[in-house]
Amino acid sequence: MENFSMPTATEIGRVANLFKIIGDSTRLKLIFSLLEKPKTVSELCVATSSSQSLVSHQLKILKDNYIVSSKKQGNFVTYFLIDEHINILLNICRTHINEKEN
Amino acid sequence: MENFSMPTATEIGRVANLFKIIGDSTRLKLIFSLLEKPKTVSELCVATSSSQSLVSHQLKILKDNYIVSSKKQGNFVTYFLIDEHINILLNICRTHINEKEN
DNA sequence: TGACAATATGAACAATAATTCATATACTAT
DNA sequence: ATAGTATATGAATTATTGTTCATATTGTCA
Repeated sequence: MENFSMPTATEIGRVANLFKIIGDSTRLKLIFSLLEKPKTVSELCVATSSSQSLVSHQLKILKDNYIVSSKKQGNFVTYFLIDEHINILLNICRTHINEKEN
Repeated sequence: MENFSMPTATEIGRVANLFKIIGDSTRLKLIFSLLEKPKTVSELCVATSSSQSLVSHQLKILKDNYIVSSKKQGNFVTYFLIDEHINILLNICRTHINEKEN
């Protein structure tokens, strides 16, 4: 493998952490749902069939990790994905899965 | 977002699972180490500063999930990465991290 | 065959993370 | 101000996962 460099321990930790964040069904459902369009918390509850508390907790994790951001409008808080990287990651992952599993 | 389609529940589960596998420092160390070149279990123990048992356990998980494969030669078992997807995933992830954190 | 080296594995334990429950906060409208 | 709605959050609980320890397995070589 050309251009190989072993990442530092802290970088490995960060990469692991990011994947850990995405590696959970509840959070992935939220991400996929937001891929369609920005949504409020209550819309996300419906879209992912999860309780309001669970959704809020997990959105906080996604937000703390710079995957989503939010905008408050009156009583409602609309969440949206921050950038395209996540989408690219997901597509590659889906490709991988479709090649390797049945 | 154009061309959006919500994945099925089982596909979400699979994607989540794959990310979960990569989302662990011990396993990531193994993966990064194997990115350089194929290695035996004992070489991986040294490279990742982990115990033999731990390395074997985690290699099994990576193998069960089609991320690595192995080839036995006498007493030694050499592990290697199966494909390039993982590498691409890691690079995108590192980009993401370098943009969002300090 | 017996002793040794490399790897694998089951079971116990420790650590971490997900989910729920109860309640708090922030905002709207009457 | 009061009532009602949307969201957030702390603490408790449950579930999952990582790590260690002891031991089994497989192969080598004298």
